[in-house]
Amino acid sequence: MAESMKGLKRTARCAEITEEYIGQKVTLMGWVAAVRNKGGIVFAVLRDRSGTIQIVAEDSDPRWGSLKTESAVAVTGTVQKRAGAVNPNMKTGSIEVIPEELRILSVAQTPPFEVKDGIDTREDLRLKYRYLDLRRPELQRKIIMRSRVVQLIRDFLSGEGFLDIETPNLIGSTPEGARDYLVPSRVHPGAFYALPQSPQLLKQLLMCSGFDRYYQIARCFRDEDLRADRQPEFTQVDMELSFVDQEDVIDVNTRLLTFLLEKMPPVMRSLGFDEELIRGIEASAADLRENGIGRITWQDAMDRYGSDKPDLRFGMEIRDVSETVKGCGFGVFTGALENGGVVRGINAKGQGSMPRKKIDKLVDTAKTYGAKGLAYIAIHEDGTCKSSFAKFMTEEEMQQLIAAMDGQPGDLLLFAADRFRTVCAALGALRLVLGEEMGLIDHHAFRFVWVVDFPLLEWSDEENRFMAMHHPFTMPNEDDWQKIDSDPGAVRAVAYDIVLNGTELGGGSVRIHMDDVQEKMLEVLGFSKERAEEQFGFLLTAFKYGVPPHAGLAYGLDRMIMLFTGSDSIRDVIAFPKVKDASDLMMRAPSAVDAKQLEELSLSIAVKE
RNA sequence: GGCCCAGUGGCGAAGUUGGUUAUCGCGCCGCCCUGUCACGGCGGAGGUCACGGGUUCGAGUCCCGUUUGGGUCGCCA
Repeated sequence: MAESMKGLKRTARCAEITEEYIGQKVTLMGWVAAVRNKGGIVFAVLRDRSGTIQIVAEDSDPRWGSLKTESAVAVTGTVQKRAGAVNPNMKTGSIEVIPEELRILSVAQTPPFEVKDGIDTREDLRLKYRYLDLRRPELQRKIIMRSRVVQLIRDFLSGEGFLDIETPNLIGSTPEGARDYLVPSRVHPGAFYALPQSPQLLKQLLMCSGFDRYYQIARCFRDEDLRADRQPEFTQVDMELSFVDQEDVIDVNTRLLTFLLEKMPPVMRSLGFDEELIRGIEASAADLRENGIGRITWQDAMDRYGSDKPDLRFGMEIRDVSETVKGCGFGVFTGALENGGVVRGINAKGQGSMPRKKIDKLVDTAKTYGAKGLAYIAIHEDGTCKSSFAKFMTEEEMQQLIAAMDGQPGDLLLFAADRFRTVCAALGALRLVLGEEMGLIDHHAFRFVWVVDFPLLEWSDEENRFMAMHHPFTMPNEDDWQKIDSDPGAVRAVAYDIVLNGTELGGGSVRIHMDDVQEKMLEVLGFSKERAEEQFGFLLTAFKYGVPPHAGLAYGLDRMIMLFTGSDSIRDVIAFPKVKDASDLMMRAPSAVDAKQLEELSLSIAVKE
C-alpha cells in the first residue's frame, strides 16, 4: 500500500515553485488536496505547508485518477507554463507540473471533515483530529506566524543584550495566587513539586546573580477555569532587567512592539493573511513609530472606561454624575451615594429608540457584573424622554442629569449606582457590548496603551484581607508608601500593563529590592515571619546579598499571536490546545494511571462524591 | 460552582401548532467526461435525530435528568 520514497529527494515546497522553474525537473512531496478527474486528463492539487500547486496527469500513471485526498505522495515531474487558463487566486496559478513519477507514500482514509479553509465543523471534532485540522491553510499560517513572531522577539531582545536563560519547570508550590499544578515526587513520598505559574521568583534571582537582562519564552501553568483567551498551560515572553526603572522597561518594550509591527506585515503577506488585517498592523506600526504608545493611569482607565484594560478603539466614555444627582429624589442613586458608592453613566449616542426588550438585555448584562439594575433615560427625537426613574425626579433634576451626560435628542443614557468596582464592571461591560452592537469598533485597528499606577493592594472579601494586586514583590510608589498603615488601599504600585484593543497583552512591575519594604509588604499581606520564610525564604535571603534594583514584564504570547493573526481564540494559535474542562480531546488527557505508578509515588486516590 | 447557547447520515444545515417514507448542500462510492481549478453530468450508499426517562393514540419537535462542546460570571497574586 505505502510506497518508499527511496531514491527521491524533495527539491522544493509546492508554492516555492515559480515561473523561473519552467522547464526544470522537480520533486515535490505533500498531501493530495483535490483530484479533478476529467476522464482523459487528471488535475490534482498537491499541498504542503507552503501552499498548493497543480499537477496535470495525462497518459500517465492511471492511479492519478483515483487518488484519495489527504494521502501523502511524492511527485517527480517537469514544471511548465499552464497550457490552460491561469488561476489568479493561486500563488502558483500560472504554472503546473507534468508528472513523470508518482509515489503514494501513505494512503489516507476519508478524513472526518474536509481539510480546507472556511469549514464550519464543530471544534471538538476538529480537536480530536487536531493533526488534520492543522493541515488547513488558515491554521498553518497562524502556527507559522507564531514561530516567525517568536523569532523576531528573540532577534530583538538578543540585539538589546538580553540573555535567554531557562528556569526549571519543577519548582516549589506557592499557594498565593492561582492554583498550582502539582507533581508528586517519587523519591520524596508525600512531597510535591509545582509547575510554575510564571518564572517570577527565578528571574528575580537571576537578577541577583548579575544576568542584567534576561528573557525566556516560558511555558506557564495555572489550574484555573478556561476561557477563550485562557489555557491551563500557556506561554509567556518573560523578561527582567537590572538597574532600571519603569521608564526603561516601557521604553524597551515599546520599541519591541514597534519592531514586531514593522517586521510582521511582509511575513503575513507572504503567508496569505487577510490584507485588511495587515494594513491595520501597518497603520499601527506607523502610529507607534511616530507617537509611541500612550499611557493612562489605572484610576483614569477605570473612571473613563470601567476597565483596567480599556479598549481605546472607540469612545463612549463613562461619566460620573454623582454630584449632579446628589440630593435628587431617586433613592437608588442617593442610597448608593450614602453607602460610599458612585453614580455613573454612559451615553449610547443615537440609541434613544432602542426597544424595551433590548434595553432589558442590557440590564441583564449589567446584572451579571453585580449591578442590581440599570437606570435609563431614552431621549426621543422631539426632546421628550422616557425614563425608568423620571417619576422620582423633578423636571429640573432630569434636565441637569441629561446635560451632565451631554444627552441630545435620540440618545440613550444608561446609569449604574453602586460601589465603585461594581459600577465600573457593569458600565465597562455595557460599553463594550454597545460599542460592538453600534458598530463603533474598527476590527482592523490596533490600539495599544500602557496602563500605569495600579493599586498595590486589593481588598479581598473572601480572604478578608488585602491581597497583592500584581504580586507581593511589587514596588510601592514612594509618594504613597507612608499611607501603607493608614490607608493601604490608596497606595499605588510601580506596576504597569500593556493593553491592546481591550486585551491585557502583558504586565510587569518594578520589584522591591529593599528588605525593610519587602518585610513590611509581607506583613500587610498577612504573612507571618515563619510563613514568609517558608515560602519565599530563598528570595528574601538572596536579597540580603546585594540585590540590584530590577524590574520586568511578561507578555501572554498566545494572546499576542491571537490578536496579531486576527483570531477569536488562543486555541487557534496553539498547536494542541485543551478544551474548557482542561482535557485534551486528542490524547484523552488527563487519564487514570496504573496502580503501580500510584504505588511508586506513594499515592492513593479517594474520589469525592 | 452559577447563568446562557448548541448537539439531526462522515461534515454543515432545514425540519411549521407534535402527524405518512426525516429534507438539502458538501463529502463518500460507481459510471461518463482531454483544460479543470467551489470542475461538470448520471446513478448510488449512508440516520440508535447526543444519551436516559416521561407526557401522548403518535415525539427530531413538548417536559425532566444526564452527557459532550462553546460563551460568560466567580476564579485567574
